[in-house]
Amino acid sequence: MERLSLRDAAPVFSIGVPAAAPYSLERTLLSGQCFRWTVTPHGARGIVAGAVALVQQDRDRLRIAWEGASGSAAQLIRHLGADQPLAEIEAGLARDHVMRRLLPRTSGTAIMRQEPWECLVSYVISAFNNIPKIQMSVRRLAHYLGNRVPGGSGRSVEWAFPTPERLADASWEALRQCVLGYRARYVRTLARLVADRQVDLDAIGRMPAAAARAALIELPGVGEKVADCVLLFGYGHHEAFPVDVWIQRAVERWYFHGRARTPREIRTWAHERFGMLAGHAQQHLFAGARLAER
DNA sequence: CGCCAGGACGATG
DNA sequence: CATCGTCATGGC
Repeated sequence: MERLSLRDAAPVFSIGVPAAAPYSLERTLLSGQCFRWTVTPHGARGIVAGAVALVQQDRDRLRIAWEGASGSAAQLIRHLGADQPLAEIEAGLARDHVMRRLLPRTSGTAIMRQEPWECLVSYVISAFNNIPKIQMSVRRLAHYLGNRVPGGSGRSVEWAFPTPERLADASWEALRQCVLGYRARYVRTLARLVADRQVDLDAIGRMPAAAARAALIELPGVGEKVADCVLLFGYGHHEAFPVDVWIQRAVERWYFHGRARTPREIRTWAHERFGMLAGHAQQHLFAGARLAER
């Protein structure tokens, strides 16, 4: 009984850490860049550095509660992109007429700084897939192959993302239950490369963007688009501009009068037009394209 | 029940 | 280098 009451006890939130306006926790987490956070009326719930974090936002503050082991607030803020000067960034973007039109509905969306390994595997899984199923696969990977996070209260998120070692040794049957489809081969090969230290994700993180991009593209299941996602969401290279079908359609429609452009043309164009803000521009275009679809 | 999906990959022009 | 067919599987 006592254990139960502890489990069900209301989470104790910190007083709050500042999140500079116009940061929006909800828009950031629902923008499609992460696959394992859950947003509920009570707040957001996710795992950062092996600990379960509950986060609420009221106005310009983020209130944080940890379940079980407590992590670092600074690390969480960085993970959530709440340390970015969004006012300045969006002011820069607003010089663009399309951005001006999108921002009223997308303002506050920051770029997360996810853990590279989970980010890499997630986006390898994303190829030729749909978002609900990507979420399912990533969550099942954690559920079936990840270590249980100490102190989890028995809700949806309480397993850490599996380590490369664990994924490298996973049986085909375990991987099959994660409905990876033909991508299972990529994921396991990737896991073996990292586990065997033939690939060093930390070292890639210390490279300049162009070199890191080239190193990522060498990996199985990683093309230009996935590499750009990992650069942007995992390594903090905010000039990266992943071009998926949504971005391609949006850019062709809103900037090129509906004329066809190749993904590579669009990427070059975005770098010239938005420079170091390209990644942020991509977030608003992606959100705008999906909002327009409903 | 068919269509489709945050692309990557290998094979052809 | 541009184009094209293929790919596992579950949402919708």
